[in-house]
Amino acid sequence: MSTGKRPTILDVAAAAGVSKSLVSMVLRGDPGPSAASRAAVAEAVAAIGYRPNRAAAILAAGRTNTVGIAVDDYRNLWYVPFIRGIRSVLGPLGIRVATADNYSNEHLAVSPFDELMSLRVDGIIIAAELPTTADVPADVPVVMVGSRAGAIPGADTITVDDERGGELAADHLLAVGHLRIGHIAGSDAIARARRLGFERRLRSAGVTPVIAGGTHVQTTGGTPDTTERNGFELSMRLLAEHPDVTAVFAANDTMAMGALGAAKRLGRSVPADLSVIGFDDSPVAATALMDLTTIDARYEDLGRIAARTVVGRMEDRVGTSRPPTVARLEPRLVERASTARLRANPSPRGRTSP
Amino acid sequence: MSTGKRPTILDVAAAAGVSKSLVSMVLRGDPGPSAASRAAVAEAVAAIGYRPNRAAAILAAGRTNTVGIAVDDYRNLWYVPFIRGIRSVLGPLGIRVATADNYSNEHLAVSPFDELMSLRVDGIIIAAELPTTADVPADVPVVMVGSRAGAIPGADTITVDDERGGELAADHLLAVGHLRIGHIAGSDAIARARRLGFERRLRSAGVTPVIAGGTHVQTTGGTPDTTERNGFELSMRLLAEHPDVTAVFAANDTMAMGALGAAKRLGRSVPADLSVIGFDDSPVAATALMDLTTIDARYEDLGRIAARTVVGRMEDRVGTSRPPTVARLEPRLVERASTARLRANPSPRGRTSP
DNA sequence: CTGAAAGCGCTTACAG
DNA sequence: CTGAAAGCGCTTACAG
Repeated sequence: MSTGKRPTILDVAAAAGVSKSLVSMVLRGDPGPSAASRAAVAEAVAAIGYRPNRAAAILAAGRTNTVGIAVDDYRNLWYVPFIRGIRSVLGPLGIRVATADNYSNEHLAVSPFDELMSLRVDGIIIAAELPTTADVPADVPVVMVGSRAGAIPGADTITVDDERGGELAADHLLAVGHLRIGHIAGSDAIARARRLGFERRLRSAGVTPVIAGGTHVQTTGGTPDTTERNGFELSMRLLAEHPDVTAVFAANDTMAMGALGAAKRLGRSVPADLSVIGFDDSPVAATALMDLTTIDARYEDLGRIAARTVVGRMEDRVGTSRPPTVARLEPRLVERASTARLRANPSPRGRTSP
Repeated sequence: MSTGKRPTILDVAAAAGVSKSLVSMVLRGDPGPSAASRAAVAEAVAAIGYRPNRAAAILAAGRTNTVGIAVDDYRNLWYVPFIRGIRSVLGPLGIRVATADNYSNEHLAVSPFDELMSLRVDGIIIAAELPTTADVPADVPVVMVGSRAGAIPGADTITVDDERGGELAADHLLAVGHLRIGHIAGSDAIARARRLGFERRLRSAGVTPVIAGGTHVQTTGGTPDTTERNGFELSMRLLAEHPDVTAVFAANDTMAMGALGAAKRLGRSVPADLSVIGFDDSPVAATALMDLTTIDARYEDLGRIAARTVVGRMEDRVGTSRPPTVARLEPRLVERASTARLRANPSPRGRTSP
């Protein structure tokens, strides 16, 4: 398969009739070389099919021009807008993005940080639950994202106020007249914060919510319980045990999808027989099928700010360490069709059959 | 931020009181070194916080032990089982996976292949529409996945029989009695193959389907039209213009989600007033909310076979080139609740209001 | 197992 | 702009 040796920068230089140094400058986008030189190099690159060897460039330069993102599980839909936000900042700067998740390297028993540090990224954005704060690298700028528990000493933090989001959800359901309210809970730190704000607000309005889930013992690397499947099962149980519940708040949109499935399964139409509110405003929430009222967790903004912050740190000269910054974004209510004003006389068993 | 120089293999050797060569052997998992040596090295690594420099290792070894996957757009849900299949094979072999998509490097104007080749991957699995077959690297084993148009000379190909899948969808709808049938089409090669099999089978049963969509001029890098949004809009139009249609086949599960949303919006309950069948058996299809009858496109198997094939090629000695292999998997019908037997006298306007 | 050595393909000053 | 040179941190034989 291999056709001998691959062309190197030396071959390009020979083909273009210029020096190796010039080729390197042109390839790195250095403003020095003349237009004629650029053209000659570009032509030679195309002619001999040269592809730069990133490994060599990284080794020689001592940096990668790459920001690493440590995520829990790629499949979480909120990573889509989050990473879009990051890229919108890093892209124009010519900085690459490398992601590492817990999931992808299970077999290698390697943490996302080991992975990222072996890649020699120049900065890290952590958007994951930390099993332990111990192995977070100290010799690279680290930005923490999300209302996670353990603050990393010296790290900048960008969070969304998840408790506040829980309050917004409670306020909305109260505002449209609901009094029998359920919550489909999750066990991770974010889900707990959302629940906390939600319960607090309801209680101060004299309403005691019915809670399902969120009782997982929090073990390192444990299976996440904020899934569609779990949202479905918890909702089925909650609605069976408490058929008088008229509104449900799910810890995230994924669980809300499960709640909508449960409503459908039970013949309760949404929002007529049951209001459902989620959290995240993930891409699925806006679909016609879900049309989900939810709390916008500002993921794209979160990504943008995290990227700007980590770039700022990367540009810092060694020694000029500023104190850690903390930013906290306000979540927002996004009203769609899955919540509605409580009807005067609800028919808990739902649909009146023809 | 940086605490001087990072430890290298030399520091590990010094700390462990062994030679640099021994450290390298231990780190690479060479079976040579004694258990005592291994322990000493492991201890030294932990003590000084050593992290291997992948760039240096790659440069020196001349290979990466990595397989690259070129994908269209990460957000396609079928990549989840597909990559899971690939990892199930590559993981135990200690081979890494690197993905590159069209989307992530738009700003750098770099193709997934350039990206992957600059990373010096040892093999490539292509699971994307090819803008052009021209820039596919020739000096690395390439495996094509999916019923894409242009075969790459010399490349192994693993496909799912998409036309056959279209036939299965048609057979199912005919078997449960539908005669007025719509299709929500896409424009890419896969979607066209599915439509082809579907239409052929219906026509040979004397049924002429109503088609919506699939008319995009196929431009390189054009926006994909197999989206939820497009599935919704095409379905709204189709069902408005042809209210007598009782069953709809969507080119994939994502478009089917849009079709389900349209049915909901129009007050047609599924499957009582409208049957919907998708294609892919992506993770969403199994949710209670969608409960979608679909065609299993065997993505996990596809990933497994593609991985085995590319590994086989990577192990080939230069010169012993075997002829290209072609594998074709059979899709399977997965029956869920979104399709049902046509009722004797359907009420096209759906729900009887209370 | 050790130790000395070459080399992977770049980047980075540096003198001209 | 050129050209010669050092060096990034590993891997890979190779003689002992």
